[in-house]
Amino acid sequence: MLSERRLQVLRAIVQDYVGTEEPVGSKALTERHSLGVSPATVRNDMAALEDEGYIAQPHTSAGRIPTDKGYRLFVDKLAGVKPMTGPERRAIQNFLDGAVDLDDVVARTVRLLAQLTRQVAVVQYPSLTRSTVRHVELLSLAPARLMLVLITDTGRVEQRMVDCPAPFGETSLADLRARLNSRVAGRRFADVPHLVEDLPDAFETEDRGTVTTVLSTLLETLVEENEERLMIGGTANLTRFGHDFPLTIRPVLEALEEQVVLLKLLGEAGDSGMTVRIGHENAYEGLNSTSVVSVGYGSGGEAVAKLGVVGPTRMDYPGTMGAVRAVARYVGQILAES
Amino acid sequence: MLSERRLQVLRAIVQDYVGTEEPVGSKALTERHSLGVSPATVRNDMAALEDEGYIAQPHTSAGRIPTDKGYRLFVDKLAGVKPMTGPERRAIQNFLDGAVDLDDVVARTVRLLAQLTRQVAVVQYPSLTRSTVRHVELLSLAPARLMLVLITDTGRVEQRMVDCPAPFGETSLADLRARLNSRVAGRRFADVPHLVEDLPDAFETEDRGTVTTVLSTLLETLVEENEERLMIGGTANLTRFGHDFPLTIRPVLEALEEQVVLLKLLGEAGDSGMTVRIGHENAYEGLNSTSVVSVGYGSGGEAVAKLGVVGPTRMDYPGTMGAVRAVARYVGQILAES
DNA sequence: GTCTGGCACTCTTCACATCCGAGTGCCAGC
DNA sequence: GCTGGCACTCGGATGTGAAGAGTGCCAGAC
Repeated sequence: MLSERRLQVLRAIVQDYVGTEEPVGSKALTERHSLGVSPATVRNDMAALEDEGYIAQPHTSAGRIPTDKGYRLFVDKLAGVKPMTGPERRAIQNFLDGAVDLDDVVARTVRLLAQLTRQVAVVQYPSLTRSTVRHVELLSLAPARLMLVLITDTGRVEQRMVDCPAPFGETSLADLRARLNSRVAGRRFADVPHLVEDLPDAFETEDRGTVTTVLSTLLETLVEENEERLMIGGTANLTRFGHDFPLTIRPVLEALEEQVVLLKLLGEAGDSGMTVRIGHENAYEGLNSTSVVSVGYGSGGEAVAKLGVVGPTRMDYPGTMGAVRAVARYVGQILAES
Repeated sequence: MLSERRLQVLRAIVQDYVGTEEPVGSKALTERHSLGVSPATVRNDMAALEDEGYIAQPHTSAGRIPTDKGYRLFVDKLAGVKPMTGPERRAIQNFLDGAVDLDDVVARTVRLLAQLTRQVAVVQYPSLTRSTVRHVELLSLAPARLMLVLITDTGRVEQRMVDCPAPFGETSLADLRARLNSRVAGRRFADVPHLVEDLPDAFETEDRGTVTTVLSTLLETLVEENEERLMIGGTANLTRFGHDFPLTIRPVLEALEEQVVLLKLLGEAGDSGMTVRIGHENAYEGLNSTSVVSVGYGSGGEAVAKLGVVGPTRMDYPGTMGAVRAVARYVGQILAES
């Protein structure tokens, strides 16, 4: 176990390195932080921290920089979440309050997060499966072509085309629409499958094919893979990444373009509370030099989706975590109001 | 007026520079292109081209690189559009044929363009105002809350919430829906405003407020600024930009995040045919070291939106133009089929 | 008039040598 | 267990020189 002072030294190293972006030496440390000991002592502590793998030297005659393990300890034990100031909180609220629909809420959230943290922001749309159904609508576009529209309590709207095996009359359509809504409106999407499974039985043989097709389209829409959407922003902040540019930034941009990767990334994060994944803790290789801070948000007590930021491992964790948490909280409020 | 040979020299310079990314000298030129004259002669020609502003020297003892003006001449007079090969064309078609809905078409198009050109691709969703109405739907979500859904012939779907000034009965709703559709279905969105202006007169006084609200929401949806959406992809290709990285790439990323900027950019491009904007020809300052190749696409003869790529001024213009044109053509076909 | 070979000149790039200083590790002493 | 002192290491900055690419210009050939 590391002594209290050594932890303080580690904390100081992380803070200084995050600030200056340069390896920090023993002398600079004692000057900038009142540790009450001399540089020589700090050197001993640093040697110990290095042995334990918390810090490393880029080359022999340089200062130390934290390793992923060092950041991990810092986040877990040495630093809290830095709360937003009053004015910041009001600014967040004002900005989000101006949103007119769900797309706008998500778009504004992305911008806001990117600005607050000066990093790349990722915001997932509220999950369908975790939302409740507000309304299901069926429109007839052509004799054998329908459009299915799903509306959730979080304001999300999905539409799908349905090609029917046989023409479907207006009365049958109205019937199906009414039956569908009476069964699923107000229910959770996750429960929809077994709520509708016997629905075809209520229809004439000639319509059953169409009803089945509609239902299977409805269920397809709920399949995880398809239904997850997200928005990213603040990619220009990647330019603040570091010195060895192209090599670092390229895989990150590639990862950000692969929605699948991002969704997996957010998905892996814990369901409740804030998750911080540092450097190599990220399964995806391209993100090995980045950290991901994510948290769930939702209209009620439960999370309906996640949001977060992607930045260099050398980031201001307390500040970033504070911003992410605050934004998630306000987005949840906005969704609950709408 | 420049002599034929000088134009050939310019063409050779552009081609070599695009290939090698390095200033090209007189000797290398004569070796790689059979111009039939000696390096000394080429030097004279180069001096003339430089006087006219078509090429420039980064520093005294280096080769020449084309200026924006040089690229302009190259594109206008010296090079054609390089057509896609048969296999390429088939690949494009196959890839786009797999799309299941409009979002998917646009997403696939972006990926495809980015891959083919190895640059950043930008694809605009089909414009509402230039499409025709397939269907207008009204859903009642709450006694005084409606949802308005617009469906276009290009497969685009837009929805808006409408808060009514007074409760609106189901019969009135059905009435409004029927009247709306009989008036606007199959018509161009641009004509919608005057097709519906007298609609409130057909309703009872108590419903008129709601009808008016619905109509104004409908018209708002058609306002240019709001209705334009676009998708971008291939930002990872920015890393192939050049050497002086952060400085060049940052403003480009910023521009790409500002949809307004991009829409303006595409909007400024000519309505018919392919447009190439080179370097400083782009009004937006951040894109002064990039070229934008764009073209309209549409399901019929007329363009419903635009797509294009953003890349370094030092790009393979014939190849890029060929890819952009081919993709636009096939997207048009896909839209026409659906 | 136009093209060509030759030549002196310029300027970047690279390798190599040098110097400086930050930072370290270790040790003896308190 | 902390401290000051000291020798050591190594990277970064700076300078020098040689190499090479490319130019501009000129005198002469066609």
